[in-house]
Amino acid sequence: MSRRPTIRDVARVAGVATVTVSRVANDPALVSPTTRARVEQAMRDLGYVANAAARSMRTRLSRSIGCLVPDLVAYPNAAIAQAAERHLAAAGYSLLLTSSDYDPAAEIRALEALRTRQVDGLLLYVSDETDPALNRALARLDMPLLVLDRTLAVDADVLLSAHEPALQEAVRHLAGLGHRRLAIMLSGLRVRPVVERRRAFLRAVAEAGLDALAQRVVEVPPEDHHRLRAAQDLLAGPAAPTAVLVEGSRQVRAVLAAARGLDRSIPHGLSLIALDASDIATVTTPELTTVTRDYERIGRVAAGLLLERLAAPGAPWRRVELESRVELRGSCGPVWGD
Amino acid sequence: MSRRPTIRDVARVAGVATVTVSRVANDPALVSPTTRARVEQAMRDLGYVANAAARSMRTRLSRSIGCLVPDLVAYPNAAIAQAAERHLAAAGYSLLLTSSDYDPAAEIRALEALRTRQVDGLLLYVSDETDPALNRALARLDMPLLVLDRTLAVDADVLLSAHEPALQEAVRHLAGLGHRRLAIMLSGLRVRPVVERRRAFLRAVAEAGLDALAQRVVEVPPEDHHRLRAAQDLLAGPAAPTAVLVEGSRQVRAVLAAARGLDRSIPHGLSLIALDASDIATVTTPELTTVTRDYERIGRVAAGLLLERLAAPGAPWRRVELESRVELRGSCGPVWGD
DNA sequence: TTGTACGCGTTATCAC
DNA sequence: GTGATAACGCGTACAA
Repeated sequence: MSRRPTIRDVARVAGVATVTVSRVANDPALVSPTTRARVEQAMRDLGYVANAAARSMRTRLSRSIGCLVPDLVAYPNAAIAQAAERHLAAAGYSLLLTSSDYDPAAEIRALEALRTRQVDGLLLYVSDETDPALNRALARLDMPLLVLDRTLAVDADVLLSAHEPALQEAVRHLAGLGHRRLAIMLSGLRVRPVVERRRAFLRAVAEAGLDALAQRVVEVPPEDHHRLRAAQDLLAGPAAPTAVLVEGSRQVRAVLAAARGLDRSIPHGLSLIALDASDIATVTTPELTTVTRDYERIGRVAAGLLLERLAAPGAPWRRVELESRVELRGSCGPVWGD
Repeated sequence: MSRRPTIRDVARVAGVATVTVSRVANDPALVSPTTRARVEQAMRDLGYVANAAARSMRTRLSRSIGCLVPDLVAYPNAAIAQAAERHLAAAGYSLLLTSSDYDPAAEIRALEALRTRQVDGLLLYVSDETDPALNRALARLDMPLLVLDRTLAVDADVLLSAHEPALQEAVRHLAGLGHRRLAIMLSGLRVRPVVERRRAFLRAVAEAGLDALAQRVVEVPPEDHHRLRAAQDLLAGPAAPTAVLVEGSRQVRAVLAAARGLDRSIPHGLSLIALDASDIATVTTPELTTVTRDYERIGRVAAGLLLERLAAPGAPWRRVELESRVELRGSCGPVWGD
């Protein structure tokens, strides 16, 4: 593996100055067609590619974006990250992707690494809004940030999902089917979607005139053995809810397993609405009514907002909200007996 | 946003030469404890982080790895990429992730971008082994490559999955249940897993003594509207297979939908084995018998092999094979009537 | 143990 | 339209 050809090698072969080669690469209009052709030929002959490190040193721009997600395997995160990557790549940016496994300490380490790497901006999907050390690290950051569906005390553009309207619609749907005892199972993460959904649920059950004492909010730690146990605890007993809203396909799996174990068939013995679980919604029997979002669009818009910010650093902060929607399928039915 | 502090700023504040700061960052043992403490204090005070571009320019090493996957949303790919990222991050490497949407032209563009960015190595999961332009681009690459389950004519370390034994076991399982007409639905991609699985299937049905003319191999283009149609075509008619092996959870979805439409219940009217579809295997009714792999391990081992290669550029090429296994669940049953 | 001097490959600036 | 020159921030050879 010999040394890569540099801009100087190209210049020598083409019989021009290095600056001319640079211009051919960056602003071809400034170079006459004939010399441009000569330079391009030399580039091809040598297999020249510019050295991004040197370029970045000169311009103080790396043309790369860092992205921090808690878990790439979760379908919504993967879809968002992939869409963002596509959009950024089309604009000439590379994506440095890190996944933290829901560990704020890992996120702090990742932020450090991304800072070292001089990323031009950050797509931030942090796993804990309340972690003090993480918040301190974020405050020190001093680069364009795009915050994804989180409530953070930083100056940044923010892309949110509107969780309340669709959740309210979902609760009304269940109330309309006669359900009087509802529950919502949320991840135990301290992040905006959980906060919003909890509040929306409580508001919606109140508006539907349901007895507040009969409604339950359960928060489940992300470890798998907690999931099943929490689902079993919730669904057992005479005062168990007749309908549940469940966040995330991992927890939905646990609820399906618990319902099977307790002989509560869906939808006759239990109505189920899945939040953000479209990866499995059409493959269960019955299929799952869900509250879902256009993840591909979220990724695209997030990347677009960040790119706009890079182009206009002084513009006022933006706060964009994208809708959620209810998709009716077969997992909800009228309440039985009681 | 003012200029980031440089090594010189730190040196000035600490009252030492820049080279001493550099040593504190890279080889602290070379510096006396007292000056080291002074330098570290100055680093903290200024919020100094090294500039990776400048470092990379000096050392010709970027401490970053490129990764090329066809589709991040597919569960196996996401799991592999995430595991690789974790492993690389622990070793101080960042991951530049690109997803190509199964488009070799996009992969060529991504390779160009990653070359410009001076990645130290590449995790290669290409979408078409036979594309001439892509093969030419790969041949020009001249950096450590780790090839994931592909047959490519490049000098590189290779991490493969053993597809044949588990597929053979799966076919024997079906034959043992009395099935005499089998089919395998594969993606239309020109990649090693498809080649291996096709061959393994044909060999296994021959060994099981099944009539070769009654066995079918179907290759489905990746577009969703083809998937359902292909499944319907396969499952309709009197000579339709009584058992199918189906690659990938997207195609499994299509087969489930087609089977429902044709009133072929699983497993009584159709036995089904899913290849690489563990994301939905335990959520269907009945649950799916699968041929699966340890994706997390694949990502970890791939990253490890690449790191070893970076540490020992002259070592002989390695070719590692990881097992697949059959997981028996409820989607296969004895053949009915006939 | 610490410091001086230089160059990595590129682009900005200014001159022609 | 083209070129000469300096500078970006860091690590390394060598010197003290």
